Amino acid sequence: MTKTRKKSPVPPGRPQDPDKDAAILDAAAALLFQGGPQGVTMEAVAARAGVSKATVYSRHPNSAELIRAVVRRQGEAIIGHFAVTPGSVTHLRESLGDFARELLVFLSSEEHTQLVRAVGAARSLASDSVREIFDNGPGLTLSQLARWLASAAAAGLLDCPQPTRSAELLMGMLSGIDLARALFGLPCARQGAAIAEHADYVVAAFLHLHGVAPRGG
Amino acid sequence: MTKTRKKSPVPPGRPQDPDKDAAILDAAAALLFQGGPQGVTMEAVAARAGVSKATVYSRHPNSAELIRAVVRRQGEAIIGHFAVTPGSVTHLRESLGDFARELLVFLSSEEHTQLVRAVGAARSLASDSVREIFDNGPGLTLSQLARWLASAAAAGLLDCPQPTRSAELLMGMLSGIDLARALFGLPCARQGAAIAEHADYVVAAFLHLHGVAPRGG
DNA sequence: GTATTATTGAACGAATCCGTCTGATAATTC
DNA sequence: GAATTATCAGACGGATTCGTTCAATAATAC
Repeated sequence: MTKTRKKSPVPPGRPQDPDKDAAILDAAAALLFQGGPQGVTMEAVAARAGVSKATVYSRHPNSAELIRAVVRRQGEAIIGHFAVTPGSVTHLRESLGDFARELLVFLSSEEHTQLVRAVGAARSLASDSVREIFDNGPGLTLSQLARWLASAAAAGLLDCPQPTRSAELLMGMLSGIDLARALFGLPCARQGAAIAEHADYVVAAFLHLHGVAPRGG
Repeated sequence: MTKTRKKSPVPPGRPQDPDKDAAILDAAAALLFQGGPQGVTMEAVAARAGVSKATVYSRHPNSAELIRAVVRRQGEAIIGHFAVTPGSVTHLRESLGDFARELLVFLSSEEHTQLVRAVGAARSLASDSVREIFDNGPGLTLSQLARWLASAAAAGLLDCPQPTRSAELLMGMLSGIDLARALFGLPCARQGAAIAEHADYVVAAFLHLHGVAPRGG
């Protein structure tokens, strides 16, 4: 009498083990980063995940789909991190500083390193997923930052006639050489305290470029 | 009587056809960009190059070495293009403008796109070559630009207490979002006339940041 | 308990690619 | 001409991977 709806929320039989889902994706990701797409064979994935090959096939119809799933999962992590906009428009320097630090921390994180590897290794196999990751990652960050700058300019806090270009300059100055380093599989040049220092330096330069007096002015 | 030296400069027998060398590398590159490392099988390369499989093996001992050769060749193109330093230190704006335009043109070139693809696809197979490309490419550009800025600052033409950081800012502002786009396999946002316009804009901003009065001042 | 589904471990045929080899022809030096 | 080397087209054994299948076992709902 309690549950007479069409779709029973709990199907009968043994449920799928969600731990194995994650284990399979972890194993496939590790193999992908280490040996490229050809390293991620179904047998190797199964062995590394401590799982039967049939179980892998029960989740992913073939290795190409498995790799796409890895790229997709790696991309979801970016959406929460990279697509970050500054806070209140009234505290200009503080908001931009927070944004800059957050961006640089993510840029130097292991998550980002793995994302770059995954994208590079699987671009030809998952071009649609890769495009989606860009749109929800760097692309979204850029447009949101540009909109934020436009509203700040409208409030008279900033001289910013070309918000999108300014957003590009800010993001470009922040990443500096580190994006190129990531592209080539090298770790970020800046670590730890140098990140915050660089963020402050860039924000100061950015504000100076846009007609805002130095701190305390 | 003419040639009695140790090494005869012309060995007997049929000489290797240099056209086939290029054809093999072209075919391997195309397959690598299109289908990733697993797409570049010796048979597919031979077929695409219009060459016998034995000929491929006569040049490259196995597919991994062939892929490394592709990466290496693609990287050599960068050395002449990317590692470009500004000219005379006395014509500050003009030299930086030339540098900026040249960098942006290369960034949006097909050569650069293919290099990024090759590096991403084969990073795990040719990590040493990739490192070498970075050192002779973006890394060298950065250090040369920093040294140039230092000498310009020593000549009193520029206020630049941290040449390396300034070089990073300039290169970062120039690439803007386009390096991220290249990383994700997307074409550059700027094309044609917009390239020169962006170069001028960035150079003006850079000079403003470093205490140089606007054009004509 | 029974029914149902997940998972295992292992095996299977099919396909693919590797790297080598052969026998023939082409291009070059002498 | 003879000798030498490059190239071709194709075949070969061996290895690997794919994706499927099977019977047996485990976990859950009823």
